[in-house]
Amino acid sequence: MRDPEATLRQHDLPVTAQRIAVLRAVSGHPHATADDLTASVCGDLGTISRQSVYNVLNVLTDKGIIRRIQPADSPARYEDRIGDNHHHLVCRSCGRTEDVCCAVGEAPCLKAHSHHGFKIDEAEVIYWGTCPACQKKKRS
Amino acid sequence: MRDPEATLRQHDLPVTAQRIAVLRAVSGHPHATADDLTASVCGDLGTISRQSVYNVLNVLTDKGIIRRIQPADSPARYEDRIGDNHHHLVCRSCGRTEDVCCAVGEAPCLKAHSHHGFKIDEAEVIYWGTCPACQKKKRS
DNA sequence: TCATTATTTTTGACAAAGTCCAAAACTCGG
DNA sequence: CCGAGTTTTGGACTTTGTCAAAAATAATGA
Ligand SMILES: [Mn+2]
Ligand SMILES: [Mn+2]
Ligand SMILES: [Zn+2]
Ligand SMILES: [Zn+2]
Repeated sequence: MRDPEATLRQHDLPVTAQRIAVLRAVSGHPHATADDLTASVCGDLGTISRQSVYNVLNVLTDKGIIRRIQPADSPARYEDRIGDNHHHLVCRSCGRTEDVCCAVGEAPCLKAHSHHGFKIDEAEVIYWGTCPACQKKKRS
Repeated sequence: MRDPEATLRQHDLPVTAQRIAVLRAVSGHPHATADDLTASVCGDLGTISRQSVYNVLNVLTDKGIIRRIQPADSPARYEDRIGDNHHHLVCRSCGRTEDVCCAVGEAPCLKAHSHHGFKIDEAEVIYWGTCPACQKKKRS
C-alpha cells in the first residue's frame, strides 16, 4: 500500500489514525489475523480498541480495499493483495499461509460442472498441506 | 449409509444409540450442521446432549466415516459422501450447499503452481454464488 | 478559525460455535 | 453378570466476532 491516507480519501472514508494504522499493518503483515493486527497497531499507535480493529477491517473489506480469507480452524486473515484472483496454501499444523498464483487468471477460475441454477461469482481454492518446518517437526 | 451399526463395528467403535442416531442423521441430511443434526437426533432418540453430538461427529470424522466441511460464515457441516473428492457450491445469502463433481477426479485435483516446499494433500474448492431462490428474492 | 454535525472510536455486554472437565451411565469381553 | 474401560452428560469455559450507547473526532462551511 503506497499511501494509506490517499487510499482512504479515494474511497470517501474519513481519515483516522486507526484506519491508517490498520491499513499499514495489513500491508506489512499479509494474512495476519485481527489479533495479530491489533498487536501490530498497538506497537505503532500505542493503543486501539478491539472493536475498532474489527470496524476498520470490516469497512476496508466492504470497500474492497483489503480482502478477507477464512480458512477452516482459523480466525479470519486479511491482505491487501487484491484483484489478482490468487489462492492460498495453508499448513494444517501451524496455519502458515502462502499465496499461490491462479493458473487460470480470471475469476471465477473454475467452472462448476453441474451448477444447480446457482449464479457463481467466485471459485475459492485452498490448498491444504504441511509446511517445510512442520514436516521436519513431524519426522523428528 | 447401509448399516450404521456395522460401520461402527468395522471401525472398532463401541456401538451406542447416540452414534447410530447421529450417523443416520448425517446420512439423511447431507451438509447439515451440528445443530440441525441435534434436532434430527432428538426427533429420533428423544434426547441427546450437545456435547455428545460433537463427540460423535469428531470421532466419526477422525475415523474417516464422515467428512466435515467448513465454509466461511457457517458452522461446520457434515456428510457421509466421502472418498469421491467432490466439491461444494454454497449460496452466499442462504447457505444452501450443493455437491459439485470434481472435474479431475482424484485428490488433490489441482496442482499448486508455486508450492513453497509444502507437501500438499488436498485442494479444497468452494464455489460461491447465489441460489435460484435467492436470485429471485433479490430481484423482487 | 471555530462551531456544527455526522462519523468514528471506545467500552462493555452479548452471541455463536465449539472445547474441557469430572461424574454418572453405559458397552463389551471374560 | 462383573468389572474395566469408554462414552455420555451437564456445566463451565474459550474464541472469534457483533451490538449498542456514550464519548471523541473529522469534515464542512460560515
Ligand atoms: Mn494472499
Ligand atoms: Mn458434499
Ligand atoms: Zn506448518
Ligand atoms: Zn440461497
